Amino acid sequence: MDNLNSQYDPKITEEKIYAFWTKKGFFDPDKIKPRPKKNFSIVLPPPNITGSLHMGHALNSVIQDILVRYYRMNGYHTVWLPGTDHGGISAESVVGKKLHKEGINKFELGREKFLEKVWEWREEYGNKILAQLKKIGASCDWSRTAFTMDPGYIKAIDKAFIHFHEKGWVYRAERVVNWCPRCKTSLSDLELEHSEEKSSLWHIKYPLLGDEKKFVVVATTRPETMLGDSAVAVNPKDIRYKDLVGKNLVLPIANRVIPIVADSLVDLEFGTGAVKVTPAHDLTDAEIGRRHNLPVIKVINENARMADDVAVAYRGLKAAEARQMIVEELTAAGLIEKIEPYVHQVPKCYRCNSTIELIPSKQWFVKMEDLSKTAIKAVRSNKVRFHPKRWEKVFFDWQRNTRDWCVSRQLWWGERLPVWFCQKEPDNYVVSAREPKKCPFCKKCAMERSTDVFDTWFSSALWPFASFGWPKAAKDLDNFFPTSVLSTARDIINLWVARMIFCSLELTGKIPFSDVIIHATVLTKDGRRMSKSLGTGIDPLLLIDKYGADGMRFGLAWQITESQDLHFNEDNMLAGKKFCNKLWNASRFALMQLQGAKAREYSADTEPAAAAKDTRLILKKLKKIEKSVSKKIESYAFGAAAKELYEFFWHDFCDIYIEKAKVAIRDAKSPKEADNLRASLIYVLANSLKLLHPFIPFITEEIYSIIPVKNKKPLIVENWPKI
RNA sequence: GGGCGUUUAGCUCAGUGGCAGAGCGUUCCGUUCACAUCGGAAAGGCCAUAGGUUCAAAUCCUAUAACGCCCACCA
Repeated sequence: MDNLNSQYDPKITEEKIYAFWTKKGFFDPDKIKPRPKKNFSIVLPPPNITGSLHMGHALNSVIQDILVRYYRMNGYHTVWLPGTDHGGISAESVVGKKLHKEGINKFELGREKFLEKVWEWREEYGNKILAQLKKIGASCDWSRTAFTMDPGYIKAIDKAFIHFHEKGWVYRAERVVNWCPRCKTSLSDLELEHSEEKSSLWHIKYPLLGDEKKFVVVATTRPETMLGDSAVAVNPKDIRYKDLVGKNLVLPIANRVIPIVADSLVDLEFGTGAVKVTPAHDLTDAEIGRRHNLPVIKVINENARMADDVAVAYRGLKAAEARQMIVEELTAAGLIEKIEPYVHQVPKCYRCNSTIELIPSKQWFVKMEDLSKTAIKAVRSNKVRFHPKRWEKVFFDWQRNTRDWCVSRQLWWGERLPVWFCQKEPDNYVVSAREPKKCPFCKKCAMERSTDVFDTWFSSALWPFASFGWPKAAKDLDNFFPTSVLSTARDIINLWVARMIFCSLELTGKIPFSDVIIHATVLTKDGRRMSKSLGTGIDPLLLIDKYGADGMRFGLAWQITESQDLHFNEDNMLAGKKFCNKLWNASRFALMQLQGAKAREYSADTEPAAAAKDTRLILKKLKKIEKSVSKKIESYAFGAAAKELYEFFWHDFCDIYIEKAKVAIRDAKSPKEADNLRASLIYVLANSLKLLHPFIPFITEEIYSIIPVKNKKPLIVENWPKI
């Protein structure tokens, strides 16, 4: 009789079922006949090739898979496109470190050879996360897997840049940028992390020119940058300094004469109200410098050491060393008024954690004014909706006063800017996807392509359409773009989501997706961020090993709420596993009730004509949750949907109905009555399996394949209950 | 400095105007059985604090506190 073993083994079943789905091609919408009319598409936020799976990915994959399976069962032409990101700076840094361990220096190796090594890395580890996602049960269409350095994709990158250039939004300028002295590249503001550091606030006396017994005292956290000061600024409203504005000071040590200027950017309350202006190494100072036409004196170089422009004694010193010498020298000269302890936020590179230097550097920028407006408009008009809605605010706040986007990086790994320089007159350039045949400037030289590459986020900003083939006209683009939903983490709302919105609108004229789900961050039980480097990370594969993919999925799914954080607790996975066990055994029981009856198939589409009160009740409840689970999935309330299903199946169905049916079948007065009860059991079970499938796809598929249901298809492509 | 979030049972969390809930843990009872990964029962909560609105507040409003996160050109 018993077609189901008394023990369910997720390891064996999950592997078998995933292979079955793959072999049948159910993930590929083109293989599903007849072709459904409505489309539903999701692009997987492409993990970068140095990453490996963590609980955040697991959570996000579960969310996306629930949606994709739900819409697939609802008859949508459904695709979930997977892929990876080349991960510019992080890949370069990881491969660099690996080579370093092998005793190979990246710069000695040279660009070409280094890139070969990165490609090797990608071959070996680049699809690691994608392979891991299969274990979770992600129903991605692997035949459409994309990569942000695919030959077609890089055409999209060039095309986008050229488009922005033609719009007049691209410019090249020497600006103060965030510079990582270890990665040797510029970084955008969004690529910084801040950490609090204890430091000092040095109050330094700058003598007044002509009357050197008088001083203006400035407060600074970085005395070494005084070598690059080109003014002292005060607030125009500050009566303390009213008479001094326009007069000059003698900059100690450097012995230069610098003016006192008035600028409203200066805060009256902070320090002494007088600020040293170093246009080369501070953004506010750069702004003040522009307004007052002050010279930019670069005193710190790309290696975070003192530059060649400073006095010989300091040249080549680390900033900290120079600071110490300068403070000593000032102290000896009696020019330090006081030193206060001070705590401030120091910017760090988000990849290598080095302290960022602000230095002037020639970079490429995209003007953000119009693009930001476009993005804001799309969200304000509800064409793009955030879930939960409060994340709109994070988006708006940034977009309202964003600075121009520095898109160039001094890395090797990535698409090089489609910019060609004249070798004779290196300030002249042409923007073109192809190498110009003839230099339009000197008419002679072979033009040289820029050695800068694009910011990784410039390429990932094109993901929802470039992954479907843009800029080429492609069938997939027509079918699946704009996509339906994007599910991602909150920390990349501006880094990534916003940029996809404006790039998409500008380049394709369409929104990239209509709904953005910002999911919770997975924290440890005691509220720390899960991270491998902190040793707080938990590998989802370990949990799959313990609880099965279904158990882990259910455990995650029913914790999904709109609240901000998700304190990870393994008990939930245990609950998930137990639920699967319950499902398994209830199904075994249902099959046992068919014993002794004539073998036949039962309908999962038509409600049995129910006489008994208990049956009517369970059917009514089933109808109710079919509606509410659908509604909850469509509104992304996955946790509530999972809980409702749990409650229904375990309590209404198992604890109550099954117990009553057990007796009723045994005591049935006629074969017809018994058959009706059996039909009801199978009907409720089959429809429960459908409702549960998006959450726990493996075990539901396995059970569904065994129970005697009329006209059934594999559950993954079965029809969702009609509501 | 600005913003956001959280605060409910021992633990992890649901619950947005109508008798305080779940999972795990704890205690007691139960293995003539679908499932001990189970069933039945029980204990356990001034819903952070203080005011307010309301017939009625965990839920709405105001303030406060603790914790967490994000943003920021106070050098």
